[in-house]
Amino acid sequence: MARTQGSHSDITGPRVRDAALRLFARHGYAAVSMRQIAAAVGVQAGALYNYTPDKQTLLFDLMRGHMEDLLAAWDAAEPEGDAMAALEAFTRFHIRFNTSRADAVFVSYMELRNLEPENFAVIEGLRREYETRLEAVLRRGAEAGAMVVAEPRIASMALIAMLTGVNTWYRAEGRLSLAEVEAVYWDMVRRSVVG
Amino acid sequence: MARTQGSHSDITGPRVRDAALRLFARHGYAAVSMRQIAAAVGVQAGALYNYTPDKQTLLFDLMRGHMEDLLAAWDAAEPEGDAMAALEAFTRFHIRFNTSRADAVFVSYMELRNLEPENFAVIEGLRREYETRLEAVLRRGAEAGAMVVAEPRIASMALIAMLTGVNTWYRAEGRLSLAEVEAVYWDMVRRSVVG
DNA sequence: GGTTTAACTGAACATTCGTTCAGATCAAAG
DNA sequence: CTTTGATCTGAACGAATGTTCAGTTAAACC
Repeated sequence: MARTQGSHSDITGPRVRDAALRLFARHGYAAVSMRQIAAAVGVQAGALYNYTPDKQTLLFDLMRGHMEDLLAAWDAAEPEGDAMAALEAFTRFHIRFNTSRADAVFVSYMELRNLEPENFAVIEGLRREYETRLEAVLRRGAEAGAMVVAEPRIASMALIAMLTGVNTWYRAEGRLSLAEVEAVYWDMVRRSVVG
Repeated sequence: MARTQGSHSDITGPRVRDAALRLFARHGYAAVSMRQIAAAVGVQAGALYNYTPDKQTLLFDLMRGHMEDLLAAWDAAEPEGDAMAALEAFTRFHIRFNTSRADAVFVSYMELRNLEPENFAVIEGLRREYETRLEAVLRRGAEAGAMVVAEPRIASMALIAMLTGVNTWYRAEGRLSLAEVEAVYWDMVRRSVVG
């Protein structure tokens, strides 16, 4: 048998997270066993516990990591300038970021109900933070008279839901390029907030 | 012990489906056991098999029933007249129908990956039919010059995603009435398709 | 080259799973 | 009152679950 033991912590750790994310996205947290994850990595189930205290924490860490990445990426990408430019940037950023991490987006939305209450509260808080980022843009646009937004909070949730929907049908090899998809959605987003 | 046996088929049947739908929505198909469903109904697990051949079919029947109800309800509700009126009707119908059946909507979207391939194909087909109904309205509006819709198929998916998002935050006891929610969303939908 | 130790194996633990089925029960039919 | 048949119980089946841990392996260190 090939060498299967030794020091691989820095290699195996990411592979555990990658395999768990892929399997959770495909089959759902509850339907995936620790043995399946281990098999995908190429180790026995017991070895996973060198990398996570338990299955729940593995899920939670994946979701928190994704949400924190999302917030950090937007904070780094948000442009200076007027609200309309920020809204376009948000639209394109959200589509690009989410399609590039489809599994993490899927898991972070679908597995909320499998989080223990305190873990759920953390992820929910991060999600609300993200919504608040967009809400701030809409409020700024409304105050400047560049946008018409009767309910900024609801509008932010509505737009995010619309944009996240891209993930349900977009395929890299499909008819439209990502840039074209961005353009189609930006068209709809822009129109939905102008008088 | 109270009477627990006898002829209750027409009573127990719906109760099994109701309990299963509620539990599937709350905890997920894979995380809910037949014993939990049975306990919610007040019978032993074995009794469930008088009402479904297996757990998978129970899930599938719930999802198919919901999707068929959805299509039938829209076909009954779609107004004659111009495309813009049809779009407003669709917007209000979708919000009203979906918020009134939140559990079924949730399950029909979240549990797709737990369907066996042939069952998945059926539900996916019904979903596409529903999208096609809206797409037809958008095409009609574009042809009549009343709407600007560059990609009717994508626009229909985008609008449905936006409208279905209401379910994630709407509560009957919340600040806005359903009629007010409808108005907010119709405002955004209308603007998103006019030049 | 011998020692240390992180990484992993393989077996075991108590639970729980979906499903089956012989037998008990009771409303309805004769 | 007796019979019938749908409905449900309660126990059982093998398989799978998350997690633990004593022991094995091999890379890294002195």
